[in-house]
Amino acid sequence: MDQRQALAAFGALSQETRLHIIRMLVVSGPDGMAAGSIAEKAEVSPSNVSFHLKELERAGLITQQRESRSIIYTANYDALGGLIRFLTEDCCGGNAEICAPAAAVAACCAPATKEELQ
Amino acid sequence: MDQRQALAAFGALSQETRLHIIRMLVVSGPDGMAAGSIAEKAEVSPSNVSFHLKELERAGLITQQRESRSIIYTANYDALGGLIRFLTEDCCGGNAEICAPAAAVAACCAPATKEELQ
DNA sequence: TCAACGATTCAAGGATTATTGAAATATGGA
DNA sequence: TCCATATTTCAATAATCCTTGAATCGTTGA
Repeated sequence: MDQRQALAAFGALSQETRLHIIRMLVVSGPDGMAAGSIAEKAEVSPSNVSFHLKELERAGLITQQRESRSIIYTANYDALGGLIRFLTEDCCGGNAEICAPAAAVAACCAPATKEELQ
Repeated sequence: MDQRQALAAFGALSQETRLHIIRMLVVSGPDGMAAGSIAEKAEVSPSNVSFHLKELERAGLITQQRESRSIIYTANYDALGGLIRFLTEDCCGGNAEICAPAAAVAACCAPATKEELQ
């Protein structure tokens, strides 16, 4: 994740509807969600959800895949992890104080990393 | 850091000049930088830097403090850590795959956390 | 083939954000 | 007090983003 991608990702996440969509897609996991379901749950019009989905895809945060009549959207875990990484490395450039609490949060939901550290 | 603050922070970081400013302020640490120095280093006009500084302050990512004629801006480490935390917790809501790599990055610049985990 | 479904695209409008330069404010020193 | 410095504020313009509804596209089943 370079700066260009990070800027796009920050922009994508700075809009309420899109942040909502990302949260839903992260929760729904690899199965993803159809555009229509997203629109329904987020309570926005089909064309509006389509606009925001395109924006999120342009930022690399989600991917799409047609499944019969539906188009299924899925969160791009690598991109989201990459964004956290960008923010963390950028902010931690010599300043452990910023990311120490963040590391604690990240560590508690990533047991594999705990083992690596011991 | 609630969603409202996170949205503002993402918006603030989605602009090239502002991301540049944040990076400079994080590096410069608690001493911060005067508005003029920021403008000079970022190669933007005084009034433009003022606009962006106000935006960053509105998002809670920086604080200001007058020092004689200058106004010194400082990165708000808590807010930056809070944003990483928001992103991490939000994305990790049941999905360790996303934040495992992020945790590794965060851990390597926060030795204190390593000890806590052992 | 035709109708229905799920979704996108397009154009228009409104709203927000960014840039610029000129004017204003605050501070410190002669 | 007056001037210079450091910075902000303001108004105007340009650029970008968001929303809406109508039209379009691809897929499936009758």
